[in-house]
Amino acid sequence: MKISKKTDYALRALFTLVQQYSQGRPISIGQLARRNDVPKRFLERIMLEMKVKGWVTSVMGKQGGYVLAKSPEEITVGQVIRHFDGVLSPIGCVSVHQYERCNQEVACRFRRLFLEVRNHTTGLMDAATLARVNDGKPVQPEEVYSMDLIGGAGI
Amino acid sequence: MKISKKTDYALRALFTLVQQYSQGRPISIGQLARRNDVPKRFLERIMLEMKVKGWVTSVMGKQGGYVLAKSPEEITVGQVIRHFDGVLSPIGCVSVHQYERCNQEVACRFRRLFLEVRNHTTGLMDAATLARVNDGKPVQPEEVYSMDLIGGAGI
DNA sequence: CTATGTACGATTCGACAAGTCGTATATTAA
DNA sequence: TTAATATACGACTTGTCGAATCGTACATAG
Repeated sequence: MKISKKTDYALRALFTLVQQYSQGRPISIGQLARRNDVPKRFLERIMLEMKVKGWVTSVMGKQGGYVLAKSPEEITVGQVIRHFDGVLSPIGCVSVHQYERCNQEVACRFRRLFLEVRNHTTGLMDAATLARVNDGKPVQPEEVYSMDLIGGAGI
Repeated sequence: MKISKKTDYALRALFTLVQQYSQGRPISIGQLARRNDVPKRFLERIMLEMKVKGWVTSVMGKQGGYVLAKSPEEITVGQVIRHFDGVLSPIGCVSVHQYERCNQEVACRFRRLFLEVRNHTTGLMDAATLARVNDGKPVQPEEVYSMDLIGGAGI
């Protein structure tokens, strides 16, 4: 159920670019890697993918680096996850873009549950533009533990 | 973001056992495998794990098989996923049981988003007892496509 | 012309999902 | 008591994928 490191790293880099967006000056991979604690050569691959996607552009040569290619309102976290991790759905039989047929569907009971999870998750992820997320407050440590431990469920 | 086949298969088997629960007669792995379209030898492994967990019990010998060891109200889908897939959280830094520190936390913006997803997902999963899920209606094909295609987002 | 960048294919490395095999052990019906 | 039908369980296979590294080519500002 976890997102990949690649997605994680991509998002870190993107948010750094968002914060740099107003200045218009490119920021090098070396900087991006150091600031976000990401292996440089690995980030290189990731930035390349994002360039192909049209989310960032690069400036070559000395003083070069990367710049956001779209405004932060036009890129959503959902798009990023779908590109790097493939699917948002918890199970293939409730996926729209990567639907996998399952011959148990007619009688399947737990499918509805996963469908609800999928709907809520995609709703949040697709509404989460870089701009909107960047304007939010960071999470406080207590918040991570707040809800679940009461029910005893956790994770 | 997807659950594993193991979890999928485990749930299929569990719901079959739920439906058999009133009769009290064990059902063999062969039957379970055939009814749910799961490789028999693989299901064997899975049932064994669930036995250790205390969710099912086995009766050896001829006429033997598996029976639900608890009432369907006492087992949740959340428990099953956590056991086979490890975590429900989309990212380590918002997990209670498998928290992973990340030195970006103070400034991290997208953490809140994943926290919200986690809270909603665990809420649904932990409220989903086998009994409750089994009483629900199967999903209609249209429902899978209902929400997302309107927004153009999908998956 | 060199220091500092990105571009990009090839490759490694380990972990894990998914599944198979062989054989031991238990129980019951004939 | 034995054949048939079960589970028990460790060992093994196989393929895929995440995560990352390497080498080298190319671009450009100063």
